[in-house]
Amino acid sequence: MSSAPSIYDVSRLSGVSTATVSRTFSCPSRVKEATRRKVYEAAEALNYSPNAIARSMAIQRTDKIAYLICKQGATILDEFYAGICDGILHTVNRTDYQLLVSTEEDWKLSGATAQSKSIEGVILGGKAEMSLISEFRAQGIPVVLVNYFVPGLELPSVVADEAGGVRQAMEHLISRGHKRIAMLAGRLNPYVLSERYNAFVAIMKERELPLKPNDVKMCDPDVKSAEAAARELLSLAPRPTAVLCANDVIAAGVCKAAHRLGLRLPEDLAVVGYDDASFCTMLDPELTSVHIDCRRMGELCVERMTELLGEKPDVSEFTVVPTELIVRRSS
Amino acid sequence: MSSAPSIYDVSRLSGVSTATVSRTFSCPSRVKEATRRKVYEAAEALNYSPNAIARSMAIQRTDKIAYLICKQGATILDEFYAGICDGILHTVNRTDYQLLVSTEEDWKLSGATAQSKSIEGVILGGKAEMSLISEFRAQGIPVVLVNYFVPGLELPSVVADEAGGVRQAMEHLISRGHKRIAMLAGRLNPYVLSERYNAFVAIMKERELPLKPNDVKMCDPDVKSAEAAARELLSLAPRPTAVLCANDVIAAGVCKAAHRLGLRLPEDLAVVGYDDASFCTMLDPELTSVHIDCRRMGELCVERMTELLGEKPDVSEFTVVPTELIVRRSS
DNA sequence: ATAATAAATGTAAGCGGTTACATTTTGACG
DNA sequence: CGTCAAAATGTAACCGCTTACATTTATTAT
Repeated sequence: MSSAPSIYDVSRLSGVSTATVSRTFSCPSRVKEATRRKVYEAAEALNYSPNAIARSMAIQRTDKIAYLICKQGATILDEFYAGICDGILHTVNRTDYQLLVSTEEDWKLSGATAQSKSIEGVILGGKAEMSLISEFRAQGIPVVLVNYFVPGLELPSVVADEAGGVRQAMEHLISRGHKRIAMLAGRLNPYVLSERYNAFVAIMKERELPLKPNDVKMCDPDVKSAEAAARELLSLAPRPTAVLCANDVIAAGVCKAAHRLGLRLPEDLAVVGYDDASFCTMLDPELTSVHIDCRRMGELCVERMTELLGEKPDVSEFTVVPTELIVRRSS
Repeated sequence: MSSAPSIYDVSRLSGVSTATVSRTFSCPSRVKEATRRKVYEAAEALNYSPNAIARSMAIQRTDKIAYLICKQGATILDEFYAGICDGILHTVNRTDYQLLVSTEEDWKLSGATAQSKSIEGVILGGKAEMSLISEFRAQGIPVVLVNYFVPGLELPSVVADEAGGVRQAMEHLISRGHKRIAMLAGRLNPYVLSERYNAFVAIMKERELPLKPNDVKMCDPDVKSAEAAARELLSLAPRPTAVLCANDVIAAGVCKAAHRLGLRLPEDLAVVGYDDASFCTMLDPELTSVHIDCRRMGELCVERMTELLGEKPDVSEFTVVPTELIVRRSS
């Protein structure tokens, strides 16, 4: 198979210069209707399609951005960051942008740099290391954070309305008559954790509900740790009648612990998760959870990035995506 | 910020020709030790790193491959295909290859072609449409299938040992004394479904266990459908004592149905899932499932692809990844 | 009709590497 | 030393596209 046809072949066949062919494809309005048609015909006949590499070379831009998942041990398998990735991919796939996906860990291990990967902007998902952020900034590479925020850094961040989500969950529980509400917090990334935790405490205070130090427990975000922590939480006297969990995995742990202790959901204990992971509907009873539109977050990341990459002088620092409480059987 | 230093800058600073600089980076053994050192020094001083775009342009290769998820409505959020993606990414990120991720749907909608995206090879995950496969082949683009196989097409396929997995599950159930074993099959992709189904039937026959037509039911692969189908399965008389499910989501549906019917797991009913999704440990009781090493499958896809892209004349058609039964409380 | 202006097209020089081929340097050997 | 092959390096064309600038063609005003 001979090599692909170039702009030169089209030029010859259509009888116009290469410049005109180029214009026909990159800026059709600048060539006369009749000429344009001739070019299209020739291109069609030759099955020509512009060579993106050569184009990048000529215009000195790659339109390539990266999405790095910055979470200890997490990969694209992490449902939350995969959701964001989905949004990014979906948006990027319908533009001329290209996306490089990796993890912070792989990125550093492979010694990659924005330059070596021809990257023009980077979206960092989760708690990125400061050194990484600084490196990109030093190289003049625009950075967008998602699901994370660093005060004072003036970096655009796309985040979910954490406080709002907690409020929705709490109001739901309170409206169901719960007064002794505990929280099982996990070691999420510092920004997200503090938002959720602070909102919880603030609302308890605001509603003048009793909150003792032991009513909030911390655990690792895996089922085992959550289950163990939940056991302690549920052996408090008087026992909490509802538990707000920092995420769904933790909530699953609470459900298991409750089951072991012979507590019925939601009669004896109401459980609310956070993130609305896909497995919420697989649990029995199905888990009430705060839904986060990850895909939307991903889309917004790309929007912010294109703004940064475009002429827009400065981009708003915060982009907040609303949450929605999905009420199911567990509460 | 001025533009990045080019090979020309390094050439001047180090006092050698651009050709030598180029060789120093792409084939160090071809330049004398002393010269090499000079070049490295100059490069270091200028903070030079080769421009990948220009290189691609010159050598007429992009080293870029694509991974298309070919499953109705599925995205990178589908845990199984995300697992494969993880393996691919991991492998690709530590080579000079680049990866483009998309779905079959997005790919077609955006009118992308291998040429327009500068793709040199494509990995198709799941049941790809024949038209898509043909298109790539017509363009001389190497194709690797994963989790799918088309007889007679002579395309390298990376698949899990489905029959083996079913056997592991069945032997486990049989060793636990089960004789009335039902199967709840879902509309998976045709290759995978038939492998799992045929293996199930074969083993039942082989062990001379009773199998009536109604003992195998088909359902859509979502919890709701599975739960409904499971209800029917569990109302058969005599009732099956074990159910082999085509995947974990279906298994979750079975667990819910059993629970509603007041059946205890595993005493009254044993349930075995397939794929070993992350939520298996979140269910209560935890779900026994056939583990598939998706990441390994992804790695193997890249290996096959590099072989195809390299000189290797013909690549083995089948690459089979072993499965492992993870026994948990549900059986 | 003619000049002035706008629109369309053409010419050719890059973009930053690679590499065939030419030239110079090196080193082994008679 | 001189010869000659091998090794190292240099020269310059090329990869396929864009675009500044030059030139031609069309349009409008006078």
